[in-house]
Amino acid sequence: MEEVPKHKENSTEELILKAAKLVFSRKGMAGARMQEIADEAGINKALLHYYFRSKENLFNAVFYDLLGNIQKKFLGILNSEMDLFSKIRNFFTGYTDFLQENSFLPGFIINELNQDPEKMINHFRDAGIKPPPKLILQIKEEVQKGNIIQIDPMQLLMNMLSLAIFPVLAAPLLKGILEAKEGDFDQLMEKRKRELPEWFINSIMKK
Amino acid sequence: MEEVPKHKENSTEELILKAAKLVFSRKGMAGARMQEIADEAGINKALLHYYFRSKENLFNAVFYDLLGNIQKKFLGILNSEMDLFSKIRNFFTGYTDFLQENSFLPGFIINELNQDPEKMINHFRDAGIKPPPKLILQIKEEVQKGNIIQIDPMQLLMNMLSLAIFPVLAAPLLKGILEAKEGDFDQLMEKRKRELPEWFINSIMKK
DNA sequence: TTTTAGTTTAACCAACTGGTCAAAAGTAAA
DNA sequence: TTTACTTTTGACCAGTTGGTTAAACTAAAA
Repeated sequence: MEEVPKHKENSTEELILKAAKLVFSRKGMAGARMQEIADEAGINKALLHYYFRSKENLFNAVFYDLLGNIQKKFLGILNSEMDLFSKIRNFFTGYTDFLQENSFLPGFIINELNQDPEKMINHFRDAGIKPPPKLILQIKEEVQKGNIIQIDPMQLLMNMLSLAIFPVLAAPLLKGILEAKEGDFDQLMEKRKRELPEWFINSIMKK
Repeated sequence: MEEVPKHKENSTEELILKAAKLVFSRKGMAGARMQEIADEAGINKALLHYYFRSKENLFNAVFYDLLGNIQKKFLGILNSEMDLFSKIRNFFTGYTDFLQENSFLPGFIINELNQDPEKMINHFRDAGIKPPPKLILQIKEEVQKGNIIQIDPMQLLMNMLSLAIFPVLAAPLLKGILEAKEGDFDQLMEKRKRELPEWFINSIMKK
């Protein structure tokens, strides 16, 4: 019997996970070094193996933590009871915020996806991440009602994901390439967050 | 004085580059093993170092080769003399084809981008890759003429890139997640190639 | 045939990597 | 203080990695 539900504020385990998240996302599974993670956490390397038996274990712990975040934030909105347009607005703003706070996440996933696609797919399956049925249904309904243009729900979903995720994914590069010509990239992204949802909703409305 | 302009059809050097391209794109710089590249090329590991002095050299050779392809294909279309709408259509179909043939490329770039953003940005700068001025100008003109909606050229460009690149980038994952529900993913992508340009053009036309 | 230059190989090496272990240091109840 | 335990550490190890080297092979030139 334990007294408190385990308050893991700044426990060593949390320190390690935080450091690992940082290093894994910068260097990927293959490029990350256990020593670097230990340094980042300010502890001994052997302690990593005391808490998480192997590098792969540590990696999985980090990864599942991140998948949980996606699950909560991403599918939370898309499966909610909101009407379609509010949902789309909420998705773009909420998801953009979430991605900017975890800007390493998409690159991290793409990185590992290249190394072992099957493994990554299974991880997503295990986490129960799938096309949100509620959203798919809503799109079909709105198409049938004639409120939005004739469009395959899956294509619409892919468009939403593309428009929201890619800019964050390629941000460092876009920043380097565009910033010379255009002013501040962050400002560009702020403007995007405001204008993108309205443009997108407009693009699927019937004329 | 050499007789022929160096016909490097199946020379050892070409064999190595081809093998390296394959392995680097699967595993990334850090994950790739010189031995694996040698095996893939069917040669001895020492021979790699005979042709390309180091792993980094080999990596750069592969990378510049790929950047050249992007430069030719991507900026070739966007900087051409075509009118805006033809250009957009050409971009989506041509770029999608190109990406599907080189489906490892985006992931490869994102991967290395995470490891060392500055390095990647400089590579792109050196290769002269930048927002295509011709396209930017055309968009501004069409906005002014009132032919398309009020939109920042840079946002429009980002939308185009997002919609074209992301699905290829995430293809293995989308395939695994969507395929269970929807039929063939490749069929979905074929449909996308046909419908995306028209939907996109429609989305920027004035109502 | 001999020479010469470029190509290919097996064997080797120093540095690094994930992982282990026994012992030390901390902790809290008895 | 003693005991029993968890946490933390430095030293170490076996396997792997990028890279080297000297010798063998190849074929055209002399």
